[in-house]
Amino acid sequence: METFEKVIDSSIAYLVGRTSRSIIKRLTKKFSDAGFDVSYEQWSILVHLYRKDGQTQQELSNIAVKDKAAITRLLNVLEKKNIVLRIPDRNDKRSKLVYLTHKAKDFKPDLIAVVEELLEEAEQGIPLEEMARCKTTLNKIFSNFDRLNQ
Amino acid sequence: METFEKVIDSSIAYLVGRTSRSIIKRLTKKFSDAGFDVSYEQWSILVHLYRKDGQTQQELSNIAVKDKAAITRLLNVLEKKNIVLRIPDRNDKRSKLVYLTHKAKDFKPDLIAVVEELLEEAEQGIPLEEMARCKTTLNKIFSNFDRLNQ
DNA sequence: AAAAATTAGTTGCATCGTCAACGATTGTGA
DNA sequence: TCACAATCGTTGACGATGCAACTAATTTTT
Repeated sequence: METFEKVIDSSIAYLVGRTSRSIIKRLTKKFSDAGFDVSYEQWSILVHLYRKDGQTQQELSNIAVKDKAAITRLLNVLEKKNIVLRIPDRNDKRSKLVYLTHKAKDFKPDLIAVVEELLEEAEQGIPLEEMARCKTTLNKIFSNFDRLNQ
Repeated sequence: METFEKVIDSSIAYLVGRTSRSIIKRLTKKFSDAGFDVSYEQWSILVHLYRKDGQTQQELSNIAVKDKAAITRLLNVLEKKNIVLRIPDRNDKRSKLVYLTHKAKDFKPDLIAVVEELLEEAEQGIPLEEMARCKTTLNKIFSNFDRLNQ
């Protein structure tokens, strides 16, 4: 194989990167079309709160695999939009617990519906088993780098 | 499967996203450790120029799947670092042709070596055929969204 | 040929990402 | 207990992103 094919077109880094960007672009548009003023990144925090409300910023940082500074700024935006609240933790004054507002809880099913639609779009023409295999491999790749990134 | 597993942990969007970020983080560190003042994003332009020198910004925008404004700014940085040159196209005064400097050509093999190293790290513990399958699936997913993103 | 549409690149704006430094708080070992 | 280390969240600095509006140049229509 020619060098450039190896390091570009058929490189896993390139393929993962452009697929990721295409997903983000699509979800951004779908949220916007559905009338939600929520970005992909904001959703990536929201969804963890939908699953478990009242987490610390540190927990959100770990689970979303993002820098805690990025979390701070995302939450600033979400708080301004009246989607989350930050409540100081009584047991540990360093921490803040992040809670969803009523507004956020109200549109939860609608947001999830949009994401489920997106996931169906992703799977067009791809057998379930093939997709499952791909996810398994992606997890392995992530683990490889996650270990090295420590 | 429970809703949140479906839309988070095991969602292709989530897996692709975090894998992409882990790759970027790792490559950033490897370039830096190897003494190169080149970011992942700058590399993503450079590599296309290594393959074919003298492309227009529009061509780079298409091939790198990035907004042309992003290309303008990446090139500003690369030009300041004396890594590329922009030459107005004689045949079409709207266009500029982007060329590599000698400096850029000099460290080409070293940059490529770092990326090849990264790709090997990615593949640890993953059979070649499994990786090939994953790439095929990623290409299908990208195509699905690329079509929808038109 | 003149008007209208398209294309290439730049810029302003808002958002997002990491890293490093910082203050406040909490945990720990001598 | 008390000094030192670790943790939580914020901020500043710096790069990068997408969208929309804009200028200049080229192509297409009429």
